[in-house]
Amino acid sequence: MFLSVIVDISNSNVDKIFEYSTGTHDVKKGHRVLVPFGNQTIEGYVVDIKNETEFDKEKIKEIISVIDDMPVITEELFLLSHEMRKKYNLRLVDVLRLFIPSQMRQGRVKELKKQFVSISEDFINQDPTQFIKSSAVSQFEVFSHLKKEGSVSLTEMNKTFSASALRNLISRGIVISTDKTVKRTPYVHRVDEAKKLILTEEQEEALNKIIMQNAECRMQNKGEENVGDGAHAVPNESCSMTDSGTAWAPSPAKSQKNSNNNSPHLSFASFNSDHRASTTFLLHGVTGSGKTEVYMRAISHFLTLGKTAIMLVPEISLTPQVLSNFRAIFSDKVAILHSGLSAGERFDEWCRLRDGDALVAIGARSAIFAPLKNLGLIIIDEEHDSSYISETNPRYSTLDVANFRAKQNNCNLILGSATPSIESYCKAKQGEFQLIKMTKRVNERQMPSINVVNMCKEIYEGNTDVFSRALTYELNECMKQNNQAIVFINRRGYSSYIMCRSCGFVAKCSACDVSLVYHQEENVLKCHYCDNRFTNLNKCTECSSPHIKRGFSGTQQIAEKLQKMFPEKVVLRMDNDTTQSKDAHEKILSQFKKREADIIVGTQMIAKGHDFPDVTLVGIVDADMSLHLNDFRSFERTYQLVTQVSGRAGREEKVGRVILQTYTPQHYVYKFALKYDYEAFFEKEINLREIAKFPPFSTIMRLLISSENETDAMEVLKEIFEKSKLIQREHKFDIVYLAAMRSPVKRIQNKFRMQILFRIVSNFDSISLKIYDIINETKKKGVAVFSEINPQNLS
DNA sequence: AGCACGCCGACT
DNA sequence: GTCGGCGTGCTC
Repeated sequence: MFLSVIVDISNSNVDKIFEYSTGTHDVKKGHRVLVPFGNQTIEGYVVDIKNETEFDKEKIKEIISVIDDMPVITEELFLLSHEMRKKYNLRLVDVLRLFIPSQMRQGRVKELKKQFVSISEDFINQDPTQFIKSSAVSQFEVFSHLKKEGSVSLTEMNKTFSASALRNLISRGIVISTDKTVKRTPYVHRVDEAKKLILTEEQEEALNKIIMQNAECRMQNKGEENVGDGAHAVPNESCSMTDSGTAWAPSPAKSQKNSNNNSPHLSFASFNSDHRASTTFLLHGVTGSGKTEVYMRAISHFLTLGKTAIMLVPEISLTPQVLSNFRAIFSDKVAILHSGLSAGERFDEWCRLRDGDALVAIGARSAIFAPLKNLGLIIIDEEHDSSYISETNPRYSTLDVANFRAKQNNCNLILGSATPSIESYCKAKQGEFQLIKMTKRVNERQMPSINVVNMCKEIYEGNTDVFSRALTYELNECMKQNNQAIVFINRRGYSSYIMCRSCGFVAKCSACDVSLVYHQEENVLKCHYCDNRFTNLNKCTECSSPHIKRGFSGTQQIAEKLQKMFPEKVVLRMDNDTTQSKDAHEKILSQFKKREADIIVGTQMIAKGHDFPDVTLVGIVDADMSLHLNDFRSFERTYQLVTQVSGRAGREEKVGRVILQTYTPQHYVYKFALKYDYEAFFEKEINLREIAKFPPFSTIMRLLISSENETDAMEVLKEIFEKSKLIQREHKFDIVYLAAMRSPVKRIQNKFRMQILFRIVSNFDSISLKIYDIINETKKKGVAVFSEINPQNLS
């Protein structure tokens, strides 16, 4: 038998199949194996098993050993890996690595074994006086305790009983010790009381739609489905993120010459069924409309059908909170997956999902790869959140992946948001997604009233402070009444830049083309792109003038000001700088929630889904911040941010207030945001997108070229651009925009950055493959080329 | 990723 | 003469 193996080395030179012979080893597809590779030994993924090989049999080596006791990659995930490779031009290893906890590689984690002791069967029903001397009191204690408890861990025993007595009993075979694997469970203490909530009419309706849809599907699929057979969820659906039906080409472009060896070992040819059993719902529910409750009920429903579920939340800070809600309902059937866990915890949670001990996976982006079989439901909460787009190494869109897995499993997908992305909402309007609306907050809470303050007018009338008179007044009132306030400023640090008043010099990072941000706490200038630190300037480095001007206020400065305004109140700060340590997110949030603080100042991370019942005031210091980024999504972002932050204020008896400070109060983003009129905002925005041919009316492809050597980067840029123009000539009507330029941030970490942008309105799949061919054949040492589809930020 | 192989400069 | 620079190519 021969094995097709992908070696665990992330390098395009070895991103192809190597073949080994099985020897006497018992190997299955999906196993990891240890193989000799050149003169080293490395781990590899078995992607196929076959009886014959095209490769020179003389040269084939035998695998050294099998790493896992069972396959770690399921058939479904293999299919997914090929789709992802094709769609995003990724290396197969990079994708496979997403599927298992990173610490599992190179044997860095294994199951935790603990010693347990129990009474031997031969002695359990005997009278202990037969074999324990009456003087050995501790031995009697140990015996009776074990008889009562059965099996107890050694560490537990040693806490209360004599170790020597136990040792004696073990040595005589009366007590036997065994190794048991114990699961390391993260946040064990986090379990909420199961609250039996009564659903609102809207929640009930939403839930019914989701469940009914499934019932209809089951009718259609009668006889085909294999519910309950969790052992293997056999994909039986037409499914493709791009175009399916074609055999997958092993490696784009360059490796064509090797294609005999790497011959297609998987084919999509057999998947041509035409019914759709998987439905995507867009749950558009205002902040506080109780989406989580709907999610939980829906998951419950699918669990009773013998299925499993994945629930994604945008950031780590949210998972513990969601987890405790879920534990209350699903107890130990829930597993959590995110980067904040320890290696052991992560591994164990992953194993529980793989082994079917846990049926619900909760986590951030990467939890979409949870090793669950027989998925019934995938939920993406806060669907619009940019963290669902991976912007490093294997770049992918979680929505694409979710879509694929949903189709594979005939499972439903719920996208939830109070402020859906324009793209998703458009699909819902066109009927591709089923739209479910929840327009009321639970308990009939009112949406907080938003008061837009014109900051130009403030300055005109003599107030140059960062806080408008309205915000100052409301803050005072709020504090006087002993309520809590949230102050939102989407800029961390103390001041955004420092500039010399005499000569206009602005301090910049030595490695990046960005201005430095002053951080008062450490009294340093920080680069927010590479984290380099520089000593603060007392005088200009250019002209020695001592007149240094500070730029816009950031979280540090705002927090400092508030502390001065309210010396007796507790002011917290939550931004990238205060949340570096492991559980910092949770700490700050729970401190605020428990009313140990009165004001919280933060960046967008405070806007995300947290529920603070005693907050009656939200101040948005500078709403325009995200409005003027030269990005087609900047209006959408601003609308989402304003709405999400505002949603944090107010509850039943206290009406929430939002003070929104802006220099462009007439902008339609604010006009619609203050009325909470998403629909109107969408109509306005979608028109602009259509006219300019931005997504969803096109797909943006961005090629990012970076190198420490500017000339090299420029050369590659030119070469790719010239070839791109040829493609554009071929696809006149498909490619509506093509341009090459320096990236807005010209240099990061000493690397010069340039980019090529495409806007493609049709035939994306075939064009992207042509673009990838160009990238893959245009190689130059020291120059990296990445491609991104609909990138979230264009810096 | 590693490592060998190979072809040019400066030294015991 | 040789030691060693890293450019190129290969690993089933």
